[in-house]
Amino acid sequence: MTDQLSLVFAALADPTRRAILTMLLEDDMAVTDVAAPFDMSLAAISKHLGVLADAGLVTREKRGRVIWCKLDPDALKSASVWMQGFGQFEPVDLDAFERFLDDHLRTDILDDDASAHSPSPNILGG
Amino acid sequence: MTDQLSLVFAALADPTRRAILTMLLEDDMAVTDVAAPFDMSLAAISKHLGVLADAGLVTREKRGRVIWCKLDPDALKSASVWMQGFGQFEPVDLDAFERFLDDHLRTDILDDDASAHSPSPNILGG
DNA sequence: CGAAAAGTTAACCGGATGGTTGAATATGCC
DNA sequence: GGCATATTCAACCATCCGGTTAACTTTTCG
Repeated sequence: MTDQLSLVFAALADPTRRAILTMLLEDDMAVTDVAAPFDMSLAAISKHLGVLADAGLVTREKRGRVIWCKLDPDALKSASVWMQGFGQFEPVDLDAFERFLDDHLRTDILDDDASAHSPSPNILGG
Repeated sequence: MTDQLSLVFAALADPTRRAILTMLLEDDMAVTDVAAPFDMSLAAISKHLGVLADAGLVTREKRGRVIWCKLDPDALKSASVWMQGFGQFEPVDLDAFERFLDDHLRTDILDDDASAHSPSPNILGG
């Protein structure tokens, strides 16, 4: 199941991961803070974030000993585009989408300009 | 993973199933005909159709010894609504959606004039 | 330095998934 | 009746998934 679209839908097929995405819509968050509201181990959340990152829905950036998680628009766009292509029932305005996300993703937590459009996931030292 | 939305996304997370949905967009089809283009057993396709049906994306209706598969709008709508609620980036026009599907799904099983209003071909996921 | 904090990784477990083959159940047809 | 067609069901298998706990790395700080 290597194709990106399948990864995206599979990532969305879990309520915990959808909740994480919703949380990240508010703000970039550290892994520990992402995990806080959930009744499961930090390791489990770390795995969920890995799934989201593999799908391209989230990127992680290490700063000090904290890893900051942020939404990445690209993958969601691909799912959106598929839905559009499928049913033609969603008049997706991709420009509006970009604008919305730029608006939402412009955060003060990571004010590096490198975060502007770095599609590279897995910056984790590995 | 009982919630409907998870079932829908999980169902969409497979290229074979997305291809099936795309095929069904053209026309209602018998299980055997759905299976024809795929290089896998009929039983496997039957299972896929079961997954799609559990997700509410497809309904099956027996007529004689043939089971006709057709798209069902409701589940897709739920996924669409979630995306809308999530990102607010898709101005989903549900009425247009309904109209589109009514148009597409109104084809009586043996009524083949759905080609009148040609929908643009769409991208197979995967 | 040494301990605490932030995350990942590894090993493990039970249950779901995606596929197979073969038998079973309806239904249609001669 | 009897056979072919259409489809599911059942058993089985390998793999993946979501969770756990324990160990490990990296970074911060007294």
